[in-house]
Amino acid sequence: MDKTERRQQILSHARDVFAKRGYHAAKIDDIVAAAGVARGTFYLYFEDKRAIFSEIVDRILARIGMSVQRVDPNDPSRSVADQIKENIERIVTILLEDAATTKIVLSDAVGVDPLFDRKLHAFYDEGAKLLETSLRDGQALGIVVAGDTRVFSYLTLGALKELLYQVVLRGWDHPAEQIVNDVFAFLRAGYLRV
Amino acid sequence: MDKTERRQQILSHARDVFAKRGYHAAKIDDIVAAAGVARGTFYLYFEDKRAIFSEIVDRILARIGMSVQRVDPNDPSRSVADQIKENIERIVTILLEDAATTKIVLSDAVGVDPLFDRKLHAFYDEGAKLLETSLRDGQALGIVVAGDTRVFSYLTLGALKELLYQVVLRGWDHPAEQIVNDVFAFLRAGYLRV
DNA sequence: GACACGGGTGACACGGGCGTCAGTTTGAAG
DNA sequence: CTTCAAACTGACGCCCGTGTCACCCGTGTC
Repeated sequence: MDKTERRQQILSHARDVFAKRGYHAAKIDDIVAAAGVARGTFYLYFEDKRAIFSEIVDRILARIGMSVQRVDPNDPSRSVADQIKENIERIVTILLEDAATTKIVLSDAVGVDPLFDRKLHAFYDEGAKLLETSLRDGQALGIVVAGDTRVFSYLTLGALKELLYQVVLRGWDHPAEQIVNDVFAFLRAGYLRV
Repeated sequence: MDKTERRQQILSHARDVFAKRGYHAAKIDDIVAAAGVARGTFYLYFEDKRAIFSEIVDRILARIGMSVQRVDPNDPSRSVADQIKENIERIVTILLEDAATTKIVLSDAVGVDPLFDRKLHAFYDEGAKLLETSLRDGQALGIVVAGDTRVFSYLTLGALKELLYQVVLRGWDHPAEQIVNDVFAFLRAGYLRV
């Protein structure tokens, strides 16, 4: 087995252990046992527990970051609505296809330590900012109602996160396509008619 | 200082320490130092770290649980809209008036240990179920659009949680009243007009 | 002044998890 | 078959935080 392979093997078992036990309860011994290597081998490939955890989180954040496309209102081939839907869809797809990592990001990664929190917040803020800008563009075009775009952005991300949390961590059986449609419909019109 | 007072004193300093450092990074030594008592004294009042943490969380969950009122569509004095708004308002008020505890519930309490997670989830589910039932009643009355009430319920709670998270943990300066209005407006009509 | 007792103290022993490193295995090259 | 480096191993020592317990102190009682 070459170095890259071994590294990957440890990484993926570590991901499973973190997902199962949570960051703090996951011991190095659990990870090496799962991966079927000795304690010392782990330290040949990773600095420490934090480092491997960080790598797992960084990877998925990078994938998500890559996948989000800026909405272009002048694109003749795809409507704004479709572009928004596609963005939601891409995020949902990535997260649902690797449930273990999603569980880690959505629940274990928060509160691990202050430095880590800042990293997560920075990523989150980046996403929120991007969404916010899109929303402001949308307001100029009259497809987003007047109001605080920052609030809109948080409301959207919060709602989406919650659905994903329920699906991935609570075992709620709700298909990806449905999630996308539900969120989109909610953004369009809410549900209250009072 | 009598026993109740001392207990309360340790409790409130513990709350501050947990809020500042997070559950795992908070050491008993930090708590007793903050409270100005000796290590042994702590154990005269609390079983262990888990117990005091649990008490802090239980208290605020109980307060929130008490504050939520079932929506009565036949109440002549208050409209359904007002009743919903009042519920959101009560929750927001409780959480914002004790920011330290809110931070604990919103970020530290998850992933402490499996038993604790189950407790939090149970509370959350209770709230979600209550909201869901109200929404179904609302559908019968024609004030909630047709659709999956469970989804509506999660979307709502997720959106609300996210705003509170931003205010309490990220220091976002957004008044309570504004939060209530924003969430309510969102539930009513979303923001997208595509 | 002696005694009792409830509350408070903090040094200490213990355990659990981490990271290391001296030693072993593997397999490629000569 | 021998040699050597790279990969791997796991027992060990160390540290840190926990919970305990033998002791102390202040107050009320006789």
